Amino acid sequence: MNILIIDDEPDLVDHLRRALEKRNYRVEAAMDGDLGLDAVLEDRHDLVLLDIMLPGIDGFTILERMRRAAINTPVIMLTARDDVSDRVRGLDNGADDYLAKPFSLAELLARIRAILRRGSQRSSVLEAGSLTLDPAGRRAHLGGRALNLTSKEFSILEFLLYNKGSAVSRFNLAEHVWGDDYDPFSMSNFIDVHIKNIRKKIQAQGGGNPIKTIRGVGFIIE
Amino acid sequence: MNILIIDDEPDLVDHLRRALEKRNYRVEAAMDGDLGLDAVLEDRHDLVLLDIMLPGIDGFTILERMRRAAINTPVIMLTARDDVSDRVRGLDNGADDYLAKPFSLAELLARIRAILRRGSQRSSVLEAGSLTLDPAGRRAHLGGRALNLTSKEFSILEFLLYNKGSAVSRFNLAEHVWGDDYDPFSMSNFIDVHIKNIRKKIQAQGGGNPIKTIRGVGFIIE
DNA sequence: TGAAATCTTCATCGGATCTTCATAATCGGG
DNA sequence: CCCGATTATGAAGATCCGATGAAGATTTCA
Repeated sequence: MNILIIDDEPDLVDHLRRALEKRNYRVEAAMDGDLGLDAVLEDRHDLVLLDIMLPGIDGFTILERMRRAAINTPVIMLTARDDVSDRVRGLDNGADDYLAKPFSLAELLARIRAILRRGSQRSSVLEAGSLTLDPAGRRAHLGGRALNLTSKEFSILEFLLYNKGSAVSRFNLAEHVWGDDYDPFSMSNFIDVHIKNIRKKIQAQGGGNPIKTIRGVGFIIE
Repeated sequence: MNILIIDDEPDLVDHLRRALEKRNYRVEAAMDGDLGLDAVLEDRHDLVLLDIMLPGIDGFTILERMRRAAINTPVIMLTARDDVSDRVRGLDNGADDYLAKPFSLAELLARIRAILRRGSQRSSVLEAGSLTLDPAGRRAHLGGRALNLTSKEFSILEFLLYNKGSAVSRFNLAEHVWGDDYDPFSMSNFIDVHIKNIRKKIQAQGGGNPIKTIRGVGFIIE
């Protein structure tokens, strides 16, 4: 899961980053409103923690513009002011939750979980044909028999299945599986290699080839 | 297993703490509603004993807010009032059980066991294959024969069995077995060492290796 | 208190996994 | 039907991660 923090207090950001990364979220941070807006418009985060008072564009404006751009990423607003009118304005503009500073880390974590869970209310098991992924157990099955996938392979398949029916670009895949560690200028074809290995394992168990290539775009599972 | 007690009567809390720790539960206590809410929102307990009448935020509110934050930890409500409407309100808000004070320790223990085992199955013991753990007696058996586990080993196995079928991360395991004492920045591999020792004991009795490693994730028992 | 049991730390090993790279196969537009 | 671009593949190295033995620290219990 990718979380974007837009806040200009270095201490808070550091603190949050450490706490969240410890819990296996991927964290990105923008320290002012303009960078924040840019980041948000890239639309590749699963949650945004948004401060209201920011240098540059303020939090409300970011929220409005992102909703206008049809970006539906959940947003938790953070603010130093415990002001009801702010709260109303934030929620009216499409924030999903609201926390007044100072807030406890525990409460923030709880709300993050609540929001991320809300989005993933789909059935806990992902499937396509005879292929089955259990994200909780990180186990894959192909028609009953266990399919032995490595961690990256699992993550890739998981993301493809999660987006079942729509094409997924290499770039997108890399962002979600590798997060910040991904170098977008990398010329190497490691994703293709992983895809090849996944296909090989699936085919070795007579599963055909559920992963279709879409030339010039990426991959898709129907 | 971590139990959180939210109650403002020092005598009762002391009494419970001693009784529960003797039975190898880890106990944390919060003496008022606000501290209680903070603690509950950290979401690292396996059961909450929650008094209704509290200084600060009352028990019902704590229950509501924790459920709203999607924290599904089982809750046993405690109250001095033997009032049916309280009982209904508590259960409606997602409490799992209810005890009117004064209650007998034996009854509380029984309900705690009932609730903790509810998650996985019905019988009073945790099991996987020929492996059997009795949380009440803290005894383990492997195909009839006793399996001699140390306290930490037992707790680890217990937690793995409690989450049977799901991968359990080292972080998670540490939180639940070591509770507050766990340093999340520790680089040492003591969990792996315990796992190794558990495996060795199980294998010495011909129990195979029920604990699978999921590389990059953690461990799992099916 | 002292010995035994238990828990934690540490260094090292080996294999699984990931990435890189060179080359072959395939596709689609002209 | 050909050419350039894109994708597939095998193999080799690099890196990462878990397993392990042993030793030191701590706790337990007689």
